[in-house]
Amino acid sequence: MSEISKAYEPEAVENRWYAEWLSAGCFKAVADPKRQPYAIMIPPPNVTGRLHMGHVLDNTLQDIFVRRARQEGKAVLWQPGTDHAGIATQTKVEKQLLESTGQSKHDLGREAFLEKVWDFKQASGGVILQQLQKLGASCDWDRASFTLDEDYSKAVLTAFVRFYQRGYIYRGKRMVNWCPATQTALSDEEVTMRAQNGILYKMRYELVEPDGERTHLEISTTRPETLMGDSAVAVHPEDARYQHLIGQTVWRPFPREEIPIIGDSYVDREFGTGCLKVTPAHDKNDFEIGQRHDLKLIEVIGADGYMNEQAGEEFAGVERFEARKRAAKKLETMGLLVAREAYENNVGYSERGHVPIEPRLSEQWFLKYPKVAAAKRAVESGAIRFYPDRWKKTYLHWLDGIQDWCISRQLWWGHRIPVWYKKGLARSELDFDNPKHVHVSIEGPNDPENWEQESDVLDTWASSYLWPMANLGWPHPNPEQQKELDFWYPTTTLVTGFDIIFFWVARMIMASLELYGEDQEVLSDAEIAKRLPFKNIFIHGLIRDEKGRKMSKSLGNSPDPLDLIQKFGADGLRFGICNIAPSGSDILFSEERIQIGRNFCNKLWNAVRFRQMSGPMSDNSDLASILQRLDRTLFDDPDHWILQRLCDLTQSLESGFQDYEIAPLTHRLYAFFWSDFCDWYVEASKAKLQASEALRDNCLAIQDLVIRQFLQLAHPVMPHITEELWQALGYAQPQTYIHQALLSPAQELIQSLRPDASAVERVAQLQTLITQGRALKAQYRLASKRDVVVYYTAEAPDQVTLEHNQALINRLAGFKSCTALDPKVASGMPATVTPLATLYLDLSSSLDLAAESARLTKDLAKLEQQVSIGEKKLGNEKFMKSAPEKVVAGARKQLAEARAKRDETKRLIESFQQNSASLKSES
RNA sequence: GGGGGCUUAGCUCAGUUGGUUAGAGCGCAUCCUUGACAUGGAUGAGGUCGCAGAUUCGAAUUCUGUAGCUCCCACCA
Repeated sequence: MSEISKAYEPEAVENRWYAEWLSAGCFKAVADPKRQPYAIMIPPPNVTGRLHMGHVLDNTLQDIFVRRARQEGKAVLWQPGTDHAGIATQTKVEKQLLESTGQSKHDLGREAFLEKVWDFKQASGGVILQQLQKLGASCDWDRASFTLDEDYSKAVLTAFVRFYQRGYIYRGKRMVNWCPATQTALSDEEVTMRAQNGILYKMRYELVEPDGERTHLEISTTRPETLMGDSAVAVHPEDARYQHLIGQTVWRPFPREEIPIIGDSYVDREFGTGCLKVTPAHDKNDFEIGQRHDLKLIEVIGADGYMNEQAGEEFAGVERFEARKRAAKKLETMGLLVAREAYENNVGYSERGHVPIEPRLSEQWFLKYPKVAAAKRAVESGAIRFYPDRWKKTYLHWLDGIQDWCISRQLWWGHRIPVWYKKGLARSELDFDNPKHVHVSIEGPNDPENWEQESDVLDTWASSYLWPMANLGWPHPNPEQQKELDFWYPTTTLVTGFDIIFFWVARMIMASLELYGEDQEVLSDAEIAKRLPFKNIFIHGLIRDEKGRKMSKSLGNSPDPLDLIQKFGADGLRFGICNIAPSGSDILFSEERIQIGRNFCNKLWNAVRFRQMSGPMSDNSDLASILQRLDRTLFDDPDHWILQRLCDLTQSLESGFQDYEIAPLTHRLYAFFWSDFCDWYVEASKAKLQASEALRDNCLAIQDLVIRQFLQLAHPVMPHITEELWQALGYAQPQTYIHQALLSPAQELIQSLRPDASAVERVAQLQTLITQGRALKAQYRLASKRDVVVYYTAEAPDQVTLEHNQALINRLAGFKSCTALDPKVASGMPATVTPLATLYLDLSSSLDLAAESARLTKDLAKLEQQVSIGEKKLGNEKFMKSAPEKVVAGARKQLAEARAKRDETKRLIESFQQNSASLKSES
């Protein structure tokens, strides 16, 4: 703050301090057993990704938590890192390769292609971590880890092998979600259902043996292109209409073949005609029916989404949606198509490939989830807590119905599954229980030349589910890592969006419970508590645009956070995004809504600038020296009041952090600093600053104290500007930074400041009086005049208060003078009734008495209503009996005030009417 | 079909265990460039808290019913 600029310019300040923090090693995590541990593992962003608004929110929140923890003297670890993001990264590189050289990955071969991916990772990887630094994230960057790092990979393979050995992982031929675009299997979680406007085709399958009048069965389908794979028609076994046909056959139109009519209770009699075509190779439910009835599996769609030879010559090589049209057309020409009806149904889409998935039978690796019961128990018992609490239901509900997880991906970029097959044996001949056939280990077989490794890699989530423990050295920690594991594990808090509770959060919990520690079937609560990956889960909402739409590149509604940092400063952006983040629901983003952050920084900057201009700086080097500069005997009412407010703020932030109630955080900081401190206290100070030196110094000491505490409280949200001002005002000890100064707890602060409650009460009354005084002026277009003459009438004790605060009132309300006046003389002046006094505005010029009287009459009606409500309440015996004393006292006070105001207003109206009458008679 | 969540000022949202006259920011209107800040100051307009019942001395807050919106899970061709 060497040059005093009028507006805060964040860029230089932020870059300078961030660089200095880094070089001073401020974010280094040190496991210090004398301190309380605090650890957060960053949800690893995609290594080749770019920062988006979701990251900004997620990481700002984490940074707030860890910075606050440092101020509380805890030993903090914020572990950064990135995720290899299998499908996303691989497809990106494939696309680039195709565009630049026209080659596919198969042209290059596995090894050469992977080299390309590593090159890409090297080139673009880590950019996102640099972007996080721009945001001010205080991670221990030296620890940055990557899910494909050597050690991390070892952990991933160890997990696989242990799960395999314990019987949780198996290989099986199953119906899986197949993405024809990326040509890999996906887990159920990677498939999103989307409503589609499709067509329901009604068609007929001719009976081979006509049944009296009946010559055919009518069947509805949305997918006529699969009919070539039909191997039966199913009806409900108890359906009287068709029961007797079970066992007979119908003609599949093409390729023309007799297929059986079977009875299966899966069929819904109510739906359509109650007949279902069964395509076991291309539908999950049909597959199960096929299993039950030993039906033929006829695959007609290939892995690439194109029809194969089985579909018949006419269709082979045709893309699946084109084939749909052609199949319908063909049915039509054959006279078998009864109708096309518009139909809305849900279709599963590949999250990554953005195309409809194809249910497809294939050999895959599956994980039977371990420790499901313990994972539920952990959350039910409160060993792990969700904030907000309601997400625990979502979590528990998901665990109730989970099915085995398909963990293999037909990709190259990822952890290759550590399974080797003996060469020379056909896959179908393999006996997985025979170690001579199948080898499973981390290191691989001793005679690799005789083995062939599984070509699939693991789902990315089947590596990131070890994130907290693997980053700290699991499974084979060295002594240093062991110390850290003992200290920081389980980690304190996980901060993430609700969209990955299933993908990541739940899987981390289950994996940790199974793997962290010895193999154990059933876990005690104590054992659960030791194994958990984290104790608290803070769930925040997703960022959407101002219309509530998801942010996406194609919509162009996803702003670049770096542009926003440029515009508003990192601190401004952080403050702004927190300020609009409600607790746990979606966040509607717009630039307009985060301007508040930049404005607030500017306000803070200028308030401090004003402090520097107001008088000499004194010893600010620690709280004790500022306290020494205070002279309680010189305290006036606003002094007590602002100190009380400061204690209140400190207290409310304490409980906010305690309960993870961080949504109100920015509101509290903002209201305190802007309204209480700047609008009232600093304005009130201005008179004192020009009074005696003693008064001035005392006032400056209070300002220094308030600003100091405020900077500390605001620091987690706005780290850079608070550091800048902290140093500028001399709060820092040499070579130290703001986060190293311990935060004074509210209790301590209250004890050393002892704000006077009656003074606090008086200030509240004065504020009302001043506000009403200003309003009175505004009514007569005198708002900005500062030389208005005002009189007051008040009860004796209130009069004392008014006299004491004369200068304050005049300055804040813009009065030239405000003096006591005989009520009789005052009559005829416009007035306003406040709890402390009635104010009269001296208008030397003419005045619209009728208008004034009308205004007061409106007030009177309101007051009458208040009085009657109060009287009714206090006259109610039951209320007097059952309401707490505090509430009754409050009601009494309120009624008394309302009565007084009412009577005063009545009196004023009468005097106006008299005056107006006398004026009329004069004229 | 199952389970969440939401409905309060023009907009986005607060409103802690029921208890003084329901708040904030933005927007809007009027006034003000006074020696921290126009990224500012002052004042004001604007709400029967989705609807209907119930409990209570007292309900935005609790309960029941109901309407609308929204998200997640499952999914019938």
